[in-house]
Amino acid sequence: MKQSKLLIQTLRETPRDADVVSQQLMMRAGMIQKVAAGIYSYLPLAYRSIRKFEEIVREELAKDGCQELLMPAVLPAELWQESGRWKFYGDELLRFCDRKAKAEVAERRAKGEKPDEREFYNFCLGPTHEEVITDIVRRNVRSYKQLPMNLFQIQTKFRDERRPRFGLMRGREFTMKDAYSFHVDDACADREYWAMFNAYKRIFSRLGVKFRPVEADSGAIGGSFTHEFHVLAGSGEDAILSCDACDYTSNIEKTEAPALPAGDHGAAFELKRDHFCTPGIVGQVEQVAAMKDAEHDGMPIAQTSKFFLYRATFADGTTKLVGAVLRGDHEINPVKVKNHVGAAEMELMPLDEAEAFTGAKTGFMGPVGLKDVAILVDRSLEGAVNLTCGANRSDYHHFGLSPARDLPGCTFTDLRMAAEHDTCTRCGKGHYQAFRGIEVGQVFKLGLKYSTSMSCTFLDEQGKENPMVMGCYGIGITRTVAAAVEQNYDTDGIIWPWPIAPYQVHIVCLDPASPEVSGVASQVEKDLEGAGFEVLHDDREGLSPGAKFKDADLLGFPLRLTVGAKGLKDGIVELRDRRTKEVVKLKPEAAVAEVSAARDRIMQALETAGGR
RNA sequence: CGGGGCGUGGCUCAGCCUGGUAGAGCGCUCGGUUCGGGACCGAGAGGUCGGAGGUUCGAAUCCUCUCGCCCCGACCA
Repeated sequence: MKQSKLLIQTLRETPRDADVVSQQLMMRAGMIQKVAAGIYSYLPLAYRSIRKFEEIVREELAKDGCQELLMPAVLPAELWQESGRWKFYGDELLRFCDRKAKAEVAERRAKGEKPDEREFYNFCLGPTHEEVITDIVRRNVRSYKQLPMNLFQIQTKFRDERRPRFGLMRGREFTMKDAYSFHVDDACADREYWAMFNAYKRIFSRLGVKFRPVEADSGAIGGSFTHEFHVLAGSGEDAILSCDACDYTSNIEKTEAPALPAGDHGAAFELKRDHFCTPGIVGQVEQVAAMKDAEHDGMPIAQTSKFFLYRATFADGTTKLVGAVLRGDHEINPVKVKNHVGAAEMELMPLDEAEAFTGAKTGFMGPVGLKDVAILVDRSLEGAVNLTCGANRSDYHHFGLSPARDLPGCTFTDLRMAAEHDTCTRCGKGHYQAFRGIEVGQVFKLGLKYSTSMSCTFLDEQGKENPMVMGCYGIGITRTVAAAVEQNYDTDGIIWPWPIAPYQVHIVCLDPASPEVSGVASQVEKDLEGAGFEVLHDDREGLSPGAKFKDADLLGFPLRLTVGAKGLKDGIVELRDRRTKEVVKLKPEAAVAEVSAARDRIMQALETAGGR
């Protein structure tokens, strides 16, 4: 491919609204262009990378017998109403009406009514496709003989994110591979889960990025388990903790925190109500210094406690107040609170309501004496005595709190956010190490959620009707490509992993006006393409060598082959590795052999760079 | 949703406070000199100053409204 004919415009300066590396570099390299917030065009180079990654995904899924199909992006409201998600999905589901519904709205208006157009929305853009696939399967699969079945598509999704950002990493429109499997029983679904888990490991290993499968929160669906696949990158939005001794790796939302021994705070004494007067002292660290009495000049932070009031909403619409008590220096993990009570939704009680409920200003609320609140206490406080806590009276704290004694009916459980260096709860030996990750894939056991709500059933060997057990498995295609860039770049530009590089070899012709030089460059291009390599030939005239090198570095193909009059005087061209910057001088006729050798070397290095 | 910022040729930005002929650099076109890490000279093309309304003799500039985009936050009780 001749670069002079390629649709590309590289930018010397970083576009103002690009804030993460992958977005900056891909925009500067002329690979993507923003069309609206969170919506991008993929220009030819980016699209080559995307398609290459799609092919890797297809090849690996084919090994597990998955079948590819394609569902529509525009989905009817009825299916979503049937699963119940039309109501629950919220504003991320972009809804609208077709002409028929619009006509009805217009008719109502003509009659003088004032219809709310939202009531007439009858379509949405698909953010995920459980409903559609379940509908397909229930209409086409009746017998256990047809199961198990795993169906997938690679398709454009739309999620109307509250706040799109980070270019391709959190767009509103994006390409996703979503697979759904259907089974006669749990055991079979579990086998498929691990088959997909292993397929994902193969996929991301082939890509050549550092990644980790990570245990994750499965949310309110319950009972099931799930892994996320994260590409490790400092700019990742997710925090991951990984044991340095065993395999336990999890999203910090999920990571089990070890129960720490209760501190030695002396013999337990009575709860001394309103003991400390600490006017205006709200922060935990400030309390430590401000809690003074005849015997104490300040308080160890591990002897203070903190309190959070949540309102939990359950699937049946009922609500309940939940209070969580933690040691002063610990951080709460709201996901653990939510899962412990089994809530569908949980929000921190709005401050004004909480103040009215407890009768104290922020900073002075506490768990003692609250009515109709389920009290949860972090297990690191089991057995603790002589703690301080808010008095539910502004400017005062109690002293001498013993949760087990003073909070009758409370439950001790794991509530806190695990932290780096905590002892691993799985092996008990290692310690957690912290990473940042970009979530690029997820495997999820769905169970019966959709098959029961949408009556997706099969007849078993006894002729009895059963709901199918389902699993779903996603990979963010465009996000993964961006994540690969996020992990592979330097100050000069992108360093594409070979398997998804838009082109593998960049021939830079320094003297395109010279028939001799451009002739050699074109011959090498032909030779390499003949040998199966993907080549971009920078044949642009009138550019200085420096400008061409800068562009080549920015585009970041793995190998650059420089063809210039200076080298050809000695009969040589130069092959340069983008990552190592090593240069090999060779005769033009040796290009295929040298490029093949370099390819083998690069692929070898990839294999050792992958995740575990 | 709350808070903040920004909208001026394709890109990065100046001009706005203090109203008076729309600018620079990069990119693009043409001509010439260059040519191994973003060369130089000359000549050009290209802009409803996000949009609407208002104030004014006169608005990119002042006022009002609006749209778009970006950032931060939405857990320390």
